[in-house]
Amino acid sequence: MLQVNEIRERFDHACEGLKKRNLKNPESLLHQVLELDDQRKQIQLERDGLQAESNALARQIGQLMKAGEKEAAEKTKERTAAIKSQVKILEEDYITTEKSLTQLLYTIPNVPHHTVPAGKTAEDNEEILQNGELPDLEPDYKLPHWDLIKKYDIVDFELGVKITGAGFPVYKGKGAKLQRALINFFLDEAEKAGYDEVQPPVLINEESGYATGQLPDKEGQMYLATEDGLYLIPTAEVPITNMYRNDMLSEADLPKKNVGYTPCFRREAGNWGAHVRGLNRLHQFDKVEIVQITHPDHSYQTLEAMSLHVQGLLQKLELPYRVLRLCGGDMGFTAALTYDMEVFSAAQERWLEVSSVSNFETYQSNRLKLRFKNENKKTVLAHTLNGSALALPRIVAALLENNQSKKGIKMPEVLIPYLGFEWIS
RNA sequence: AGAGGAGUGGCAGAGUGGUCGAUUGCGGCGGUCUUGAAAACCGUUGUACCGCGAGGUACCGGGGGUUCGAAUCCCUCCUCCUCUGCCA
Repeated sequence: MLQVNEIRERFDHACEGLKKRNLKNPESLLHQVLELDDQRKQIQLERDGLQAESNALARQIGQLMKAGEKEAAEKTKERTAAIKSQVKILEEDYITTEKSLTQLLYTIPNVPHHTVPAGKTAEDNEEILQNGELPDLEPDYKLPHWDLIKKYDIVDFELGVKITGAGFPVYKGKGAKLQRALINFFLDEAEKAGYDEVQPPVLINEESGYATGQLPDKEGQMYLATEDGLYLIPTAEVPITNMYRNDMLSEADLPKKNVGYTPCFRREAGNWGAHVRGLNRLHQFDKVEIVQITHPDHSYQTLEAMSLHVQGLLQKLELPYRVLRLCGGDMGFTAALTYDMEVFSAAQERWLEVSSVSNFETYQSNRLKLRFKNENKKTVLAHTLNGSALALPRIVAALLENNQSKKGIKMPEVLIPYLGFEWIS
């Protein structure tokens, strides 16, 4: 969530930014925030003053008791009773005011970076580069991946339906090996780039969900194990970033770089329709995620580096891709700047999003209470960033479609050591 | 899952109703000494919020309660350890 002090100090900047997200009247929203915060301070001032008085009286009573002056002590007790009931009222006020403030802040998305274009939908995203030639498939070998997986029997949706339901495919044979190869390839590449590998839990508690911003925004999109109140992760971003919740790092610890492979679970309620056939959208899928915790001065440099890392993966996989800078309307609630990487899927003739790399600045760290001591020993919120590197299913879709021919499907060179085969045929 | 024990500052570990935000040791930081280091000695060393400041308030696993006053008593939840049971 946004920092109240930031809103106070850079009110116009915040308003302008939020307008790029198509918020109707950010001024009144942010004014409400400041008013609530002023109220909060006012109440604290009163409450603390009374509490101080009460504490002083309590000490007096103690001394009177010791001195054996019971009557004077009893008299003083009467005075504290009145103060106590007042403090209680003020305390309740304080809590409700603070709660409303937090609730309000939860409804306000992150302020976009100045380079974020205004816009409403994906149409308004800005393409910043495109790389690689779009394959020109022969008409006889231009099958969409959902036909290819049947042809070569490498992914079985019906079997998944039997076991679980729609959107939970079973990968078989070379299909399963391809999954494993991609995961290992992505992890190895991240490790070469200096990321420390972790394997986090795939269930998270409510607190973690709030800290990275999935709650209270996306509860409907996460699977919930009601018996224990735990959510299945929609992305490894949640558990990995939450490793640093409530941490006080030192400047020398930064940057923190982690990579983790996890399955991801998304209910995708209301998201089904055209264009979601086959591997394009699933309830369970595999993803390797990179996360960085950085000094605020370096986070945008880091974002570029992460973007280049992801692009490097796509280049090595020989997939044509483009990079988009998301517009205010299309960007996630918590991000300040997001790059989407899309690969071209040659049979579908569509661009498929395979990665999203974002800088959250202090939006997450404010909730996480993820701070560090800077060189002047001042406590500062760190910046958090994350990106997919990469999500598997659409990569698989593009690899299958783009590399098909009479002989079968040719695997990219970099994967062959991981796969132990060159062709799916 | 059952029985028992325990959760205190970066770590270790005192404190069982009244100047306790908390003794002490280690670690960290600053200094004295030294060519430099070690040792020794001296000082310092939690977080958040409020206040121009002096300073105040809160926090001893989380939440609630008793009391004029709670780290200390009560309730509840969580976590860890030991034993028993079960199990990939």
